[in-house]
Amino acid sequence: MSEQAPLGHVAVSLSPRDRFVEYLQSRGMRVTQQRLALVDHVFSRHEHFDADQLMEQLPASGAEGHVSRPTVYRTLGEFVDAGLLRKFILNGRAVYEHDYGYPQHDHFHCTQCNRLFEFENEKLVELRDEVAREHRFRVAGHRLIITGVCEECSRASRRARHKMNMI
Amino acid sequence: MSEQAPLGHVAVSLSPRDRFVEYLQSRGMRVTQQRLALVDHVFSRHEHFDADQLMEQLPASGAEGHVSRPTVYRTLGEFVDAGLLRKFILNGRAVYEHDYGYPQHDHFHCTQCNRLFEFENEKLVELRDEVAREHRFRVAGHRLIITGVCEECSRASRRARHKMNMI
DNA sequence: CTCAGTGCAAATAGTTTGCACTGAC
DNA sequence: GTCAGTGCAAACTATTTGCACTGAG
Repeated sequence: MSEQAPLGHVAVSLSPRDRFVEYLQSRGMRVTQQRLALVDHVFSRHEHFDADQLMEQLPASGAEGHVSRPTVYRTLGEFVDAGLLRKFILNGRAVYEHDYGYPQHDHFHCTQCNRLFEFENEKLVELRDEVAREHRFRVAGHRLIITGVCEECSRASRRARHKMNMI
Repeated sequence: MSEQAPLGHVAVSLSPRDRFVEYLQSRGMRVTQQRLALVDHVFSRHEHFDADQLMEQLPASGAEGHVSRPTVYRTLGEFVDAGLLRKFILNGRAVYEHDYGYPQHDHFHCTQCNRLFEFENEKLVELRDEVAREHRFRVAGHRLIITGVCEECSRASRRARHKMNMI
């Protein structure tokens, strides 16, 4: 299993930037330098990130392309509304990942190394819809996080136990 | 579908209170009035609740059985460690529910009325384990929340649309 | 009698907001 | 030119912590 394993991507007609511009214009919102800088930056790399990590990666205060913290938060919310990003909470902080042009998937969360791993499973969605139908619940989406220990950490701790003669 | 639908319960040999006392003693932690008051209160009703709701339900400051806010937070954490409660985050705040003596289940979250509904599905756990096995991930547990609109809200909005002639 | 647990007040952390300025339209 | 968006500083909210006191063992 590899972290952030590429899952391929869904064919989309517009780049995230163009999609976002379209979204802004359709709502009479303005296409600002900050919004463009953020959409470009966020979609230049496919990783999970939180607001702090994003701030660190951005050009320093005063430099071209810098964006203030409040604007980062406001814009991340806009990305979520626009369907560009998915947000979820991990250890009490908001974590974001690409949604637009990216297939529906779920996550393993390794409690040892705290990394997130993506996986896709068709049957899961079918089962979800079946269960929802039985309960007459109209599904909009779902959030599944499987917690446990990833292969790597699993091996590491087995090795450690062996080395220490603890079995 | 009914909110907080009782799912029956798993046979357990000890009451939550006794289970908690056992947990405390096995770790050399003290059995205090506050901890007993909280375990009794929390397991006297089967509902989802957050720290604020719990504080409100507790006897007022000065009265018998009152517990301060920091202690409530500390003790809720102990309940989770002891396996008595499950904690999860909803709209940025911690929500708790009974875990001890209660079957594994998942949730529907209605985004309209903000209520939580429980459901049980055997096949879901099987599928989870199967997927984890494929990815060599050692499962400790999972968290699944299906978001959407519950039957009641669904009907209410259909009625409203009809009434307003908006199709 | 000792030290873990408690309550208080204050700190913390992530996020949000009010407001005056700026730049997109 | 107008008003939505921005940056700053300050507010906010849920939760956590330092510390002196209290009570469980």
